[in-house]
Amino acid sequence: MTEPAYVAIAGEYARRIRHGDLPSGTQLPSYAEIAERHSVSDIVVRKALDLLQSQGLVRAVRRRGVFVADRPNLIRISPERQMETPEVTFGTESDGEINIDRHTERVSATDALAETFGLSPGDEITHVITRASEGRRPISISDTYQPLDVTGTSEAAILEETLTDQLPTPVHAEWLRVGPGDLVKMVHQRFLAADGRVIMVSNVSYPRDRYDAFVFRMALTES
Amino acid sequence: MTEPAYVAIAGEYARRIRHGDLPSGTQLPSYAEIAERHSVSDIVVRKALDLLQSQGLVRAVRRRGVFVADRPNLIRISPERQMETPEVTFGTESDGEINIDRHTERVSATDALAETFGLSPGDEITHVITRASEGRRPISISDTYQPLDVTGTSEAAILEETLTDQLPTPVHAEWLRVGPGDLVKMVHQRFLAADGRVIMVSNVSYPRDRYDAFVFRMALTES
DNA sequence: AAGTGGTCTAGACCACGTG
DNA sequence: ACGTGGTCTAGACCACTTG
Repeated sequence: MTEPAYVAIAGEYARRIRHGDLPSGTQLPSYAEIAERHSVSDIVVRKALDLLQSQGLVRAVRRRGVFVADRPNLIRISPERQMETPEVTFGTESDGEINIDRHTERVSATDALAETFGLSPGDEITHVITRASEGRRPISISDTYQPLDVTGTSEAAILEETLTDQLPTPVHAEWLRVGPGDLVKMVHQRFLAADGRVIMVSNVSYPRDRYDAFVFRMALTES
Repeated sequence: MTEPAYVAIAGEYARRIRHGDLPSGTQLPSYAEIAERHSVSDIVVRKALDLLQSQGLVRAVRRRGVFVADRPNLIRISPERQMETPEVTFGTESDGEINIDRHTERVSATDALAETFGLSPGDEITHVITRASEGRRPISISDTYQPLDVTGTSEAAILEETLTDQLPTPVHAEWLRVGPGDLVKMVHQRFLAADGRVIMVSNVSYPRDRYDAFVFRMALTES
């Protein structure tokens, strides 16, 4: 009934990080050193630090060490924010220069996309790839799909956002420069018209070491 | 530069699950069997399935096996939904009988809570613990804190929600019956008055096997 | 009794960054 | 040259569920 060693170790570091005892950027001892200090094998330490990584508290850098993460969060103002251009969205949350690259093409709809839009498989749709970076650091990459007869989201009445951790697509993984086996934060958006039709879907990937948590800020309506 | 074995195995199962090839509830082969099938050690298989678990695609049950997760999602309608009572919120998303248990007490504010509310450490505040279950299955547990001179959220003008994966507090872990080392989904809410004062904060924990993804659905305002 | 997932050990090699 | 994190192997014991 007692706590496994890796949970105890993870809990100890989690507490020290949240208490501010270990500030952002601090390097943790190496796996070998923590292992020796707690008299466990290094596998146990790895499992403990994996737990901290999946909470976004630390960040392991290959051949350098494990560091306490800085946690800028991602502020999403709903729903107004969703209609902004990426330039505006990122411009307000960063002081570095933001670079946005867009690439538009026509593709054949996959079965899933065709069903989403009420089209036939193979019908052509618009595919926009948007890459955002701050300086040389990638921030996000998104795939946006839309029927040819719709442009933008001006017809949209409802937005659904689903937040998940996912294995990135190869294209997303390459742009975000995440290692194999690293998960990314994915925001899946569906824009619906007033009649219920889906007029646009978008998958936006973010590296987890930049945005470990998502913050939704919303104005409350009078009841 | 080639993909590690555990990523390849995780990717294969992720694809088959998402394609519907492996429907919800399907039992996966045991670690030993997958290991043999892919000619790797069982540690590699564990790492692969850990990856799937952190994506919410599968759920390992001690001494039974690993199963494809059913993914009911949690629909949160923002912002209207936030003002509903838990009875209404859960009642609409389930057909089982929902049980809500509330416990109210006065406690001394910790340093962090005192600072949040603009009080002095040790000042008394209201603490409400809310436990929700469906039948005998726990759904959520929350800690809500509020200054004594405020009741409810009628003064609230803005709501901020932060979504994270966290190691649960011991009380939350016990109620949700999650094992040691299991993370929970935590929604941290801050209700702000029009003048910027924080009038209520709440930490709500959910087991990850019930809600692997969060869906925010919002009406778009005319621009 | 057999099989399951959970935990843990004690080794090993690799690629790469730092001193 | 050394230390780092990343990957992988081949064992082991435990507590429990299932047939």
